[in-house]
Amino acid sequence: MHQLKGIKILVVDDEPNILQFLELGLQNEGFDVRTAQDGVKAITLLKEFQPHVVILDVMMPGMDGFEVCRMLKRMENVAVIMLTARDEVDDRVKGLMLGADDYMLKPFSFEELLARIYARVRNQFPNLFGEVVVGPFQIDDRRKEIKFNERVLELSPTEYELLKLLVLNHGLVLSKRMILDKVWGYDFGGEENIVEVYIRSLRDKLNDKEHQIIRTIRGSGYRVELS
Amino acid sequence: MHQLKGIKILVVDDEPNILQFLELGLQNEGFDVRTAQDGVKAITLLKEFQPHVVILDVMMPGMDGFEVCRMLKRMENVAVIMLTARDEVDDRVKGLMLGADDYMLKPFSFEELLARIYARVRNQFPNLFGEVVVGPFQIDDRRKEIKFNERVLELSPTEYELLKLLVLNHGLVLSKRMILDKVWGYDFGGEENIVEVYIRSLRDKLNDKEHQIIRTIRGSGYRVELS
DNA sequence: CCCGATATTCAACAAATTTTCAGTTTGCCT
DNA sequence: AGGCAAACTGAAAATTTGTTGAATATCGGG
Repeated sequence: MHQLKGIKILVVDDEPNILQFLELGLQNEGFDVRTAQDGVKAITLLKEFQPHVVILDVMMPGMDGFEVCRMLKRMENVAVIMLTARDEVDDRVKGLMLGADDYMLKPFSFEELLARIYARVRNQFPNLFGEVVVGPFQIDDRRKEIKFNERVLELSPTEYELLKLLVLNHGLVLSKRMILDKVWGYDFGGEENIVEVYIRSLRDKLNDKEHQIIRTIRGSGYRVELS
Repeated sequence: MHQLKGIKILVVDDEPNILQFLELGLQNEGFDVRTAQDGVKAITLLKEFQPHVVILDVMMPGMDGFEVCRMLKRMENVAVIMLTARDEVDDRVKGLMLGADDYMLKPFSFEELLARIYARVRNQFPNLFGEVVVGPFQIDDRRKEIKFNERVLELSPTEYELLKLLVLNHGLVLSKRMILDKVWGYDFGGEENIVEVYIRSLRDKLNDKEHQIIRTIRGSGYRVELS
């Protein structure tokens, strides 16, 4: 009878015990949880599952936590919380922890972990707690809906992601390259033209014939302008 | 006093003394109590008896409490309260306890146990104290029944769980993956297609030809819309 | 052990979305 | 003004995703 929160958490640890314990606890708390036993699996799941938070053990065989953390942060916008045993903390480990958004020493209380997760999510994904209002736009990520002037826009998944990106970064010029990386993923093989195509369809749906809302900055990219 | 009719408790402990003591005490309190001496028996009874709360000793010969807890949580929606002797509490045990919904150190007072049971039941089965009404839906978990516009729907067990999940989380988009985890269990081996198949049968039974009640959010999942 | 109900799989189909492409327009520079 | 690269556009092609009907498997009660 758990109330879901729409927050996705990926737990990465090589110890099955801890993995399972965290999975059950967090699931019970209403999170959407997925687990991975090693770094490679974690990277795969990251793309597929798109978690908001990754909980990562520093000490793992093969690729260590630091390596994984570096890749995670490069690939997606995600909060990383690192775990390590208290007696493993030497200078090297301290260094590794710095790439993460937060870290905890084992053993820790479950409540503390929850507190940190919420802190991170609030910080990094404010739109997961109700809708974000930006000028005439209202973004509700839990409903996967964007309203423009009170009307719900009918958007395809890609259109949704693109408009969200543009609106949340209104005022900034976003290059086609950056848009491609953020919306299509850094490993997308196609041409930048696809961004233009999608921008057009967004303009259509926003009735933005004069390109007043989504402006073209020739040679640089696009920028949304709030009225 | 409390309306305890219908609250079923399973007590699992290898010590006959404690078992009997708890059985009598809880029965006297008005609960429907069943007991098991070991993990295997507990698992069997779980399916047959379908308790709301399981009280579980951590230290048991054979399958330990953690193992049992894991299986219980995987199989049914049930609150687990773990018991352990105060001097058995080392870090390992602490970890294990966290998979449970609550835990208590022995010796404990009977009143304390009762308090925790009530807390858990209220938390996890709010509809044991009257049905939950969400828009045109009425969910009665005791009867495993859902009414839609005053009419009882004829649902199979899986349909019931799925509709309950969707309705209780109306407004949120639930991904097929998450639905699979919550309704079929995280270890379900099959394809996501089965979710689609069940969604269809729910839409049939709700007469939701236009998919207005259970909406498809292409690429993301499903969402129920209350009218 | 058989029966009916339920659960699961499968493949064909439908529909929406994504991607590509080529021709056109636009803005900018000299 | 002319050249040129960048941006825009419409539409076809390719791909992905969801829907559906039906076949098959599995479960639980009698």
